[in-house]
Amino acid sequence: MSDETKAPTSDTSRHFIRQLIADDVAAGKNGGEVVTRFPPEPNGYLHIGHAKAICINFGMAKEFGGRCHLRMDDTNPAKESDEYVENIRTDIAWLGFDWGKNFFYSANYFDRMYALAEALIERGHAYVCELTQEQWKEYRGVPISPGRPSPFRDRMPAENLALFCRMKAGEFADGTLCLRAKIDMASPNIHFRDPVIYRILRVPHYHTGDMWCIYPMYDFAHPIEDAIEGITHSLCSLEFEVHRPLYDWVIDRMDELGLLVVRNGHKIRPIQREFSRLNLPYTIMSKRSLIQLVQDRVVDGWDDPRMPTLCGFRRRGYTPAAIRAFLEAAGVTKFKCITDIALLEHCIREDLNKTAARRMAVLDPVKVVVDNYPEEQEEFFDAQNNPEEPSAGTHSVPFSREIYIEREDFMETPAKKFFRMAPGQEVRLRYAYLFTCTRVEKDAAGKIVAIHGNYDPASRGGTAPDGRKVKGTIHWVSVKHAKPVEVRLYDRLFTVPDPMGDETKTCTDFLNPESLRTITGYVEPALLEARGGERFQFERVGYFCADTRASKPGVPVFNRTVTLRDSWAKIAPK
RNA sequence: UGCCCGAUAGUGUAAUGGUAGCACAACAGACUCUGAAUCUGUUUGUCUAGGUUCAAAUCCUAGUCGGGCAACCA
Repeated sequence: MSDETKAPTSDTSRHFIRQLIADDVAAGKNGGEVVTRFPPEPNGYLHIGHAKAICINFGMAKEFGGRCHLRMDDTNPAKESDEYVENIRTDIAWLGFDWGKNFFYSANYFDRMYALAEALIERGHAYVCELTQEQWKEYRGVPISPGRPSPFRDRMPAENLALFCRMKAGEFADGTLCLRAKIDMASPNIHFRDPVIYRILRVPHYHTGDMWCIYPMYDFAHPIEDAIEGITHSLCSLEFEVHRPLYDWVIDRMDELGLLVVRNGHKIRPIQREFSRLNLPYTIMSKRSLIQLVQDRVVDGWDDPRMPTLCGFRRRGYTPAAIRAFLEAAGVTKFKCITDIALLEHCIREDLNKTAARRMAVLDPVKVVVDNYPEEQEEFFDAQNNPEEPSAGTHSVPFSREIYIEREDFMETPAKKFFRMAPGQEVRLRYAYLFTCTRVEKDAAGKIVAIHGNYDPASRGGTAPDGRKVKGTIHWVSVKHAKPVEVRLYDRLFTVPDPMGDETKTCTDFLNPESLRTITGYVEPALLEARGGERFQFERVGYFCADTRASKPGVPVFNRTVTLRDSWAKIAPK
């Protein structure tokens, strides 16, 4: 095992998980093998927070030449369904990760979990408890003082076995009996105070149907699943840290029973390690609240481009590479943090700058009449598809006497340092001609309805033969060739950084009314061929993606992924 | 109040007893047929107090602040 070749490169952070695994591999632990897992519960869609766990688990496995299992953690049938399973698979594959043949369900292991529970009972490590939940609450006690043992704690194994069997057979009502691990009622760690490991739940499971009416709890099921699959590193988020001793307890019991996997002569003893979740300002990551937004139709489904879900980011136009780069840049620690949205936006711009085709589109048009350009004439210019990537070639853009430009690219009385279009101020119409405004036409209200001016015929292509410098270059579309299309401008969904932070309110109290603005934009003809999912840079405006749902052949609808950086906006006078 | 975890520029993250770096953001400049991109530069940081040590962001002690834990959820 050469760790030289697997050492992280200088541009990836040597975060503590990466170091831990590198050390284990170097020490030859588990035969140097790395097997991780991503265990979503199929009760909702994956969001960018999950993407962090996905990138860590799949990423570490990939980096160290191992594998990562995808496992549906479906031990609570009340909330789970196949709809979610399929979407989870789609999103992870889209993110760029491959679980190969290692796709599992917790439900696959129900038999073995039951058998292990029986073995625990036989060895006096578990008992059937008849206390009600309310009673138990009192017995368990509070963290600052020890709990009291359940009156059923010392029941004989044979009796426990019989009761457990009858629980399985469906002889008892939901919530009446449960199986508890017998650990330590005095432990300062609440999770050690005889935790429930099986409960009675008469809910059909989306895969096992009504085969079971008892289901294992997460704390019992998870280590078993990891152990059975020979997981070496079980990497999860911080809230499971206090569960770790219990995780280890179950693994110890399995070890005693000789149930740990032996691979290439190495007994695989899974270890759990925890990292902090991803937090982003102005959004929410709570599955429950996300479901609420969908159900209340606050957003247009799970994949609404304002949602922090992976399908939402996808529809918005984000690339998997950008999301992976963002998560790598954000790092992995145990510190509860809030990562700046600017970093995410930086990552998507960086990716799209290299890959997105350039097109011209005017989103807030004002008409410009080129007075000295022949009425019926039209001509075509070659525009680069991507100046960052010359091999992307060119496309043809039509020009005529009347064009649209952005309203904000004109000032009748130009501000200081405004070097776009203004009376008497020469500008370049990108790829076309140099142009100088001579006068404006206004309506009764004083609003500019048209701008007039003349072009320099000798500047065809955008350069003057005399080499004179023109500071401003603006985009445009030919009125007669322009096509109106629907454009959706997205902004943050909430108006405050932490919409869940106020306990007296719900996140919907902070919805941003401006989070979606639908407008009509005028685009160059080449854009009409855009197919759903195709990404573009509208020059000088931003990155846009043809919506996968609303676009029809020849009639695209564009979603704004992110604006371009705009240093003029910062200095422009108000 | 008991236990667990954490604290490094505005934000996020490195430095593993030996020169506090990087990215994003901000600011300034260069360049530019995108006020984009690119390039150059600048500002800003080890929670506090003790201790160990030739040397502490790092080790120890105490404190402060923040987060988590008391579902038959995951």
